Amino acid sequence: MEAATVKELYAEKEKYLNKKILVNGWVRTARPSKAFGFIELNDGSFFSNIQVVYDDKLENYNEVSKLITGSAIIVAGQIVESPGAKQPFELKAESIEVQGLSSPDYPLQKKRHTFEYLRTIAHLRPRTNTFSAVFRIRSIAAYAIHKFFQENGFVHVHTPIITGSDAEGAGNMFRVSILDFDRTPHNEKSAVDFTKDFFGKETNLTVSGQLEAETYCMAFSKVYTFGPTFRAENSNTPRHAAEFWMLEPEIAFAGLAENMDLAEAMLKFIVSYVLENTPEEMRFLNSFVDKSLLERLESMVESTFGHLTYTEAVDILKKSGQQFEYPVAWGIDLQTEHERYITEKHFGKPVFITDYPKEIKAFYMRMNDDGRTVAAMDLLVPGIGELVGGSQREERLGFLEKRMFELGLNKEDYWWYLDIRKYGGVRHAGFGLGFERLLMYLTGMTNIRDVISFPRTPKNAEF
RNA sequence: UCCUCGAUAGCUCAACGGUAGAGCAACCGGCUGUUAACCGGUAGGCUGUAGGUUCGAAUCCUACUCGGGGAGCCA
Repeated sequence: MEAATVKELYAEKEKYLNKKILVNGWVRTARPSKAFGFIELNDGSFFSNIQVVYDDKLENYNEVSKLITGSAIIVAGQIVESPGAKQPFELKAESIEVQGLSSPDYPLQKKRHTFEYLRTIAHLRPRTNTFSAVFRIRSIAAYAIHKFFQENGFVHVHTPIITGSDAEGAGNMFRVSILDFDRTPHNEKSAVDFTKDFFGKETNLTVSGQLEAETYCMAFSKVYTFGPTFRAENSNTPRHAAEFWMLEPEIAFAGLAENMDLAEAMLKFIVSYVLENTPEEMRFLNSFVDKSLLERLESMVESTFGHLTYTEAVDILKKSGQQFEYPVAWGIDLQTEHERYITEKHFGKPVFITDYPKEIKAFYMRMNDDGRTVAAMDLLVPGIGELVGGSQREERLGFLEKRMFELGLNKEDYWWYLDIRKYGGVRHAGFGLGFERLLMYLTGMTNIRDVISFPRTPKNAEF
């Protein structure tokens, strides 16, 4: 007998109707009665379940009617039209083989659980509707990212996870070491002697692949890196994790305008691709997680992103008549409340803010002609805040060295980064996108711990 | 890290300082088309941890741990 996935059954109902097939899956719910029963079966291929109908003609009817949620079974039977209103067809079982019994203490029940509870059983939560939807969308969105860049001539660079440069000060880092913590070797200055460590120097988990990606950009013109990133910040918020995935494209012979166009085109592509390829998941999330999700995503694809400079943003905020907790003045970093006002209240759509004061931005951003702002851009989106942060990079060796000196960075530590300015350096730009932030935007989930399979946050590394 | 709220049965929640309860899940039974099925029954607890106040603490106080929300840092 031919096996079919639930996805295939829904995709080609006519082909399978009245045919005999095998379906594997896990019991989502069971509704037994005296001489017959129903099982909602999910095989993971598709968001929806298939309803299995069985009766006491089954050899192992007693065993089947006692099946507990979570059990794994193989059903052989016929696909028939369903008299029930909630499904177009159902599987009339001729035999049900029990592959793996569940247990009475199975933690997932036939009711809604809180996301907080489901986090404590992160190994089981992908079996729930919400997490099934979220993690299939995560997979599809990652694919959409690769598809977009590959089809636009970008080269995917795998930048290192263990890094020897304490790059760009993008937050505290996780040290990578094989030294014995109880007996660390010390040098003559009684500091820890990292020459005795595995790499012969201090190494850490990467906080960004950008600097390495820039070097490949100077060879391939258009590159992107997409992988795990680590920040040892004691951030206890629904938007931060210690381990998260970041996408960082980098384009040569291009400036800030091309950079923003790229970000806008990429985001619209990803959103469209997800809407097109996960309609069942999106419908579910729209009804149970965020009722404005579909409307927001669809209008984002249709919209033209707004553009304004930091200076203009400060003006808008000052003239807004709003009472902000943090008063607005040129030179301050925009606070969450400011960003939300701009993107949600003033524009009501995604908006790029450009040309920030150099003091609040990183050393590698290109100095503007005014000498006080840099060619940076942040993309703010309603509901999430900052989704993308990027800049045109400082390609002029003299400017870059001067800026590093002002910030007390050691030139020798960045010799290879400076080299690419020396040998055919050219204007280039790029941005970073927190993949989980994007997923929160795509799914309506409001906690980053619920869009990454096994979240790593302060005091939490279970699983 | 700061502010704030919370922690009671497997889950979701009740309980005036005076014997700890319900719904769901589990288990047992009933039910011939269910849709988080339905109906009846059984069992299930050192009230997050450690102290304190009190004749008496789930309830009041302190500390800690963990979790939610907000802020900072940031993606």
